[in-house]
Amino acid sequence: MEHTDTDHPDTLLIIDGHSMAFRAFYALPADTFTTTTGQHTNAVYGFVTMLLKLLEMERPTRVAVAFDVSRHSFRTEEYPEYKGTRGETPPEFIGQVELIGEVLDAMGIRRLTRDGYEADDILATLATEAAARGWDVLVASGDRDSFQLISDRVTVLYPGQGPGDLREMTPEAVQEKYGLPPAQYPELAALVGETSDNLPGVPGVGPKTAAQWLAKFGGLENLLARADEVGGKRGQALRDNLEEVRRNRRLNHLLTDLDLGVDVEDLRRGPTDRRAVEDLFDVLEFTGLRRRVLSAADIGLVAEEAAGNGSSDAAGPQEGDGDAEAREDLSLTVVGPGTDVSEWTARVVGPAGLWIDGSRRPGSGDAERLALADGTRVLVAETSDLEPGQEAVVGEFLADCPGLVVHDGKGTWHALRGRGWTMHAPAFDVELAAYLIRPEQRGYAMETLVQRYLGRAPDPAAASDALFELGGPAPDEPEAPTSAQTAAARAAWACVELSTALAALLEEHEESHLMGEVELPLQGVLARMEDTGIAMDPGVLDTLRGELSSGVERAASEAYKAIGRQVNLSSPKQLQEVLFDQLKLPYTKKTKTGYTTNAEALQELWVRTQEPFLEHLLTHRDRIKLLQMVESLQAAISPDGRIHTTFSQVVAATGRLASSDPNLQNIPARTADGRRIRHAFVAGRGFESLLSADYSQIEMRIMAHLSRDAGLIEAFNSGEDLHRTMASMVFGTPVEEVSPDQRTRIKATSYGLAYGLSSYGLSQQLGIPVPEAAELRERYFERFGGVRDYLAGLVAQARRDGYTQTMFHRRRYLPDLSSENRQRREMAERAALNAPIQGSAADIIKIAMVRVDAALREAGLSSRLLLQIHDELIVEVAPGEVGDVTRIVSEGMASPVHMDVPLEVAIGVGRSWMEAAH
DNA sequence: TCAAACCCGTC
DNA sequence: TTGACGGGTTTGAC
Repeated sequence: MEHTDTDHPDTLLIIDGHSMAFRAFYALPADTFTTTTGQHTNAVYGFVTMLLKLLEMERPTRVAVAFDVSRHSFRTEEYPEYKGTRGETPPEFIGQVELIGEVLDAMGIRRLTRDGYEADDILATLATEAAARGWDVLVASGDRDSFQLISDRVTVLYPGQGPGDLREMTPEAVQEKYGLPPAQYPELAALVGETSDNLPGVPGVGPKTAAQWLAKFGGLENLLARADEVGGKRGQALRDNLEEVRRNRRLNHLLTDLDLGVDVEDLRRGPTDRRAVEDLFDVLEFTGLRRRVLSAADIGLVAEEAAGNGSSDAAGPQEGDGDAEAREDLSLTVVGPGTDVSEWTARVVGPAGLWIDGSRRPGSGDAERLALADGTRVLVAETSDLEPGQEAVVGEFLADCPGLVVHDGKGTWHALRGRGWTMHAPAFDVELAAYLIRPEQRGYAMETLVQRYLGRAPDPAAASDALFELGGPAPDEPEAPTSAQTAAARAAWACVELSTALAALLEEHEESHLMGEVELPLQGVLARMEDTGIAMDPGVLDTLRGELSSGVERAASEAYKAIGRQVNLSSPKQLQEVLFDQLKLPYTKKTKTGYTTNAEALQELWVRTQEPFLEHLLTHRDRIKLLQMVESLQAAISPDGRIHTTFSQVVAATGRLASSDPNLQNIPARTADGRRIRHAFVAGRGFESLLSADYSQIEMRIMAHLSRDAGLIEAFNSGEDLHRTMASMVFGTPVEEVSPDQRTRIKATSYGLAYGLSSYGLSQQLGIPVPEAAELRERYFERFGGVRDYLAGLVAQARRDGYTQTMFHRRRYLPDLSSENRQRREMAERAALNAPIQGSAADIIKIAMVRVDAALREAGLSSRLLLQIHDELIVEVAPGEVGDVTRIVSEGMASPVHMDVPLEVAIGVGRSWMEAAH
């Protein structure tokens, strides 16, 4: 009965057990995965989740997991230091590999080991054998040595950043990433070295150089033979390390001919021992996984046992589970002339994925192509081809559908708005969800999310994508979809699939509230803020530009006169020549490429030397920076006379917003000259004034509340100037006798603390010797011990959990807390201090924005939110509404939860932002 | 053309 | 050797 179907070749899944378990261990916090008996289970959980995902997605016909027997192998025989840098096994990891073994046994999955060899060699042997039979092979391994196995038949699944994130390494992927074919990867690795295996490479040679050499000389052998032809420092380094490179190459070669005493044919899964699974998962205290393990019991089983009857050898995706049946119903409709769109929309039940192609810019969006997907069907339309009736139906659907699932809902909103459509508030946004789950990640492009959370390759040719089961348009459709239409359809479809996966993760993280009550509602608020924009007074900008540009010219010519030649004053490199070679000024602090020419250093140099050039240079810097800003603001004014910035809701790891194109969150405020730019931001036509409302010392208030430090709380509640009061408490002088200098020191210490400032940093900041700064810190902590304990606790907790949390459960993962690299580790520690404080402030003002926006609209006012600058809101006030707006803003910005220190909001009103500020 | 380095504006 | 951003210019490699 059992044979290989030519359309669905056998697939072998082989997993490097130890390395994948170890990856899972570091990807998930050990502390949240602990049984009542104290056994840690994070590696088991991560491993089993990954295994299930692979079984469900790939449906392999053969499965095996290979384990190392011990640290000793033929490689340590040759080179005792091999993998010698690996430290002691973390105590939390102990016992978890055994547990994984038991799970595998219960699931009927073969475990393989071979004394004297590594799991990698077992993988290599099996992969080679299976590929020779024409099977597809998936190798899950966290060891890059496995890349040498990659071929058209063999794909390596290599762990990426997050838990459960596996990257499909194909020959193309290796070529793209390293610039050479997989078979040559070990040659590159031999040159570069592998820290985790304790195999040093050639110093100064990274992947780029290595790939270049290999391409130039045609492989490692030739390179080593002709090493004397390689010039430069790196050439010498290569010649000095020829033996090491040869040794690396010997050690990273995987054996493909081990005698494992088992045939790949025999790697069918055995039956799942349900009883054993139940017992084991009781011990592990896993609940959700149990069901998935049991329902995956038939994947990869011997055909005869699979469905309880003998007729299933045509197997493959059609095999009788719910998913496959649903897929047969899938349909793709490309809207053409006369297509009855309402027939399609009327049948939508449940969530509807929505994807738009076209510009997503505020104020100039355009939805060129639109795709809608429900659980079983996808509809695609070129919007410019829609007939009026069709357009009306789509518009009505978008405006009324309560179950929209989107990616970047704000951009989608702008795109639809460009065509005059309105969009119902989305029920879910997969980009926002992915951000909340891992806010420190870089990008959340659709393809990235599909790969990360659905485990599918972004490549349209990937056969595992359900959409390709669609097989094109339904028979009665005249047009086949274009590739752009297919891509849009896939994206809309993926929105729905992703929303289920991500909603579960949010729930697990206790971030569902943040999503549903904060980020999603805020998205709509931000869309309207961007769409509205802020009015500019072009006259003010013109005047400023004139003044500034003559200021720039004057400063430049004075500067040139002082040194007798013209240089590019914006070039740090040329400035260094002038300062240190020509003028022979004392050196400033070192940078990577020389000596710094930043304003602080120049200022200090000027005080010491009175060199006139420095003064002109500083003036020039200052003027040109402002000029630049004025010009970029002028260029950003839309035809409506307003600037429409973009607020990004998914870039800042702490939860803050970011503003760009142009950035309106860094308009000068500190110097009088710079502040003049704020005169140009005004109330627009039909409005009376701008209102600015900002939180006073919100971060210190959060610190007081969270640390429960009695002294700090008392300082706040005294109602006096905070820093003065704190200074009097630290220095033991009456409040009225606190000197300005004492106040400055305490203020700097306070704010420095939330950033992880060292004594050195504090000394620099205040211009005092380090011991004095250290003493200041000491005295501060003596008086505010609760703050010290709280901050220390933050880092300890972050190290334990792997992440920090804000007052509203916003997480930030900090993998670098366990970095071997001191600099990285210390940076992560400082971030751990800062994230809960900065992030809680971000939570609070986001909630305030949602409340203020809702209250303004409910009150039927025309006044509207325009900008957010981290702790400040700008509202455009309609005539006669100042009183109401002031009240609404004050109430909306009041703390959403009780705090031991109340939040204080300062409000100002004026014709321009400058006048509204206080 | 692109990335890295430097510099600097905000909170 | 203080957190979080966006963005300008120069420079050098490609």
